[in-house]
Amino acid sequence: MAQATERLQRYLEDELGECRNEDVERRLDELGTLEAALGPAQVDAELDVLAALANETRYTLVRVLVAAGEELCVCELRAVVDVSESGLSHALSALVDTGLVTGRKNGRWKKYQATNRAITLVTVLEGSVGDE
Amino acid sequence: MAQATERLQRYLEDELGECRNEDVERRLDELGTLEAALGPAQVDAELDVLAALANETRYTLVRVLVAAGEELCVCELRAVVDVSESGLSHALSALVDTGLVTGRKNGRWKKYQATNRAITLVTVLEGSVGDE
DNA sequence: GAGTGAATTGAATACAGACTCAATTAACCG
DNA sequence: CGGTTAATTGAGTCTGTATTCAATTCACTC
Repeated sequence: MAQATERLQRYLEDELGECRNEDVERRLDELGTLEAALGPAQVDAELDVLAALANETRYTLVRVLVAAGEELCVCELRAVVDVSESGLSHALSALVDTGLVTGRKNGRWKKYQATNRAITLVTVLEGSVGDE
Repeated sequence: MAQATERLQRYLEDELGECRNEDVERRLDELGTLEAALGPAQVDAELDVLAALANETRYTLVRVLVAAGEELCVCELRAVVDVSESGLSHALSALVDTGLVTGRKNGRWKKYQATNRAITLVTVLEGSVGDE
């Protein structure tokens, strides 16, 4: 880390013309503030959601459920992804854990539905990715 | 897959009261349409973006760059993440590849800046995750 | 209650990717 | 130019995770 702050000092010298130790301190502080703006718990939660979506099987399930706009049975979802019954169940479980879908048992069938969180994220992703 | 369509048939029988082979066919078609609504290339691009964000190092970099609202030098970013110089470079490279940041060389320093795509996604994520 | 089908759980495996080390490129300075 | 510093690239390693198989739970039906 000593190496790193020396480089930062040289950089600030280049930028500001001159640079005292306290200038380096101040810049490190500012950077720390940017990084800590959100609580660590919030960031962890966001990373969990991203990790849940960043998988072809799970993202396909979420997209289909959002597009359907209604709850779908596990046996229907089986038709849209190419994994085993067990793999499908694991995937849905991860999505429930991250609040992207909800599950409801109906007799011996189980139905899943996209949450508002999923709808928002999929909509924004579709809008934001692809247009240069 | 034969197993799976049999189950779907039984499910549709339960739901509709009766169910002929063509009802199963139709439902499979509808599900296929939902899944294929976006082109596969678009979906792949979205998954690439999600994969790029779903990592503590890279997500931290993006969040800091978005919060900063201006370009930051690699030597400054070095202070906010806990990886080697090389790891930082790999991370930034992945973010450039997915259009989340842009890089600009300035003398012997290199500066990175968040793109609109990154701003949108981080903003929505912060707003959508955490509020129950 | 025994049998059947829907779905989940846990353990084991196999694959992807995050990180580091070493070497390299590129820009500046004397 | 030779030396120094900033940053990147590529290869290798090691951890984490996606998937499957086998066993289990739960809910109906006869």
